[in-house]
Amino acid sequence: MLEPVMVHALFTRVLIRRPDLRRPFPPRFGSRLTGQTVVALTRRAKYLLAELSSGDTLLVHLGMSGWFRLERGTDGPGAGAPDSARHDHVVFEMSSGAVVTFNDPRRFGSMDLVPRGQQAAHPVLGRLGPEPLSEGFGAEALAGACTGKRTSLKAALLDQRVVAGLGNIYVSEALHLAGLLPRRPASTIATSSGKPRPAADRLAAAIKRVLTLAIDRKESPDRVRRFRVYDRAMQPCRTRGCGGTIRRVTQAGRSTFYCPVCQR
DNA sequence: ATTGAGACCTGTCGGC
DNA sequence: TGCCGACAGGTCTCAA
Repeated sequence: MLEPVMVHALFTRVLIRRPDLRRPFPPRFGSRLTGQTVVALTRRAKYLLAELSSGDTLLVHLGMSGWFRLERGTDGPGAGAPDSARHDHVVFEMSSGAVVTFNDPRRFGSMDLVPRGQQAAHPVLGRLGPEPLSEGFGAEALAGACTGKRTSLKAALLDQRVVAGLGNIYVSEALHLAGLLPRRPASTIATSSGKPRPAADRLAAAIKRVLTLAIDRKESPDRVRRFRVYDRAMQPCRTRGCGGTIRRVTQAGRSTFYCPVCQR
């Protein structure tokens, strides 16, 4: 949706309506964007990347509540709900005539500018693990990343260096589909005698399946969320013939949901 | 170095 | 009806 109005267009004006989001904006943020053409728009993990003609890359994280609103010039800001304009933090006016507004009530989002050629050195970007739906991610990569890890499977999957892009909800979902307990040490699925264990196979496959389903669902007309375990404490497990009851525990300050019967 | 807990922020929800 | 505290999420910082 942003691609048609941003790629090959340039920033004619950038309005920054507060000093920061989750973090301060980079120095001279607006002036470094203004006049630059967007060469390409891509995604890496939970980040949106806009490659600029200057060689810099605009890095955007939507956090929890961030989103872009697209308007076609003329109709001024805040058209519609006057209430939400309160959280319009950044406005991009593009040469295509589009006005792209970043709105984020909780301000967990962030924006940064990565200089030309510095991506690999970026403290976050440079250390991200493989994309879960890519060829580069599978049982082998997962088992390898878990080797020697003393932490839990839950924490390991949440670690963006192990696999990039999983959040709290889909970690619970994937572990349930794979039949693995969240508290189980990550090292128990690690590579053993040169080969990944069966558990790593199941978990890698489960991650791919859960994400694919989530994407399909987002694109389908009925947007019914139907989680396997997330937010289903005290409700029956949906695994065929299981009969277990979903439990909720806290790990690393985050809720984890699992079935004590079919997850080992 | 690795790991875990706390902080950040605000809309929503349950309880009184 | 209205108020208030608890809670949710993804990093990042700090400390063990």
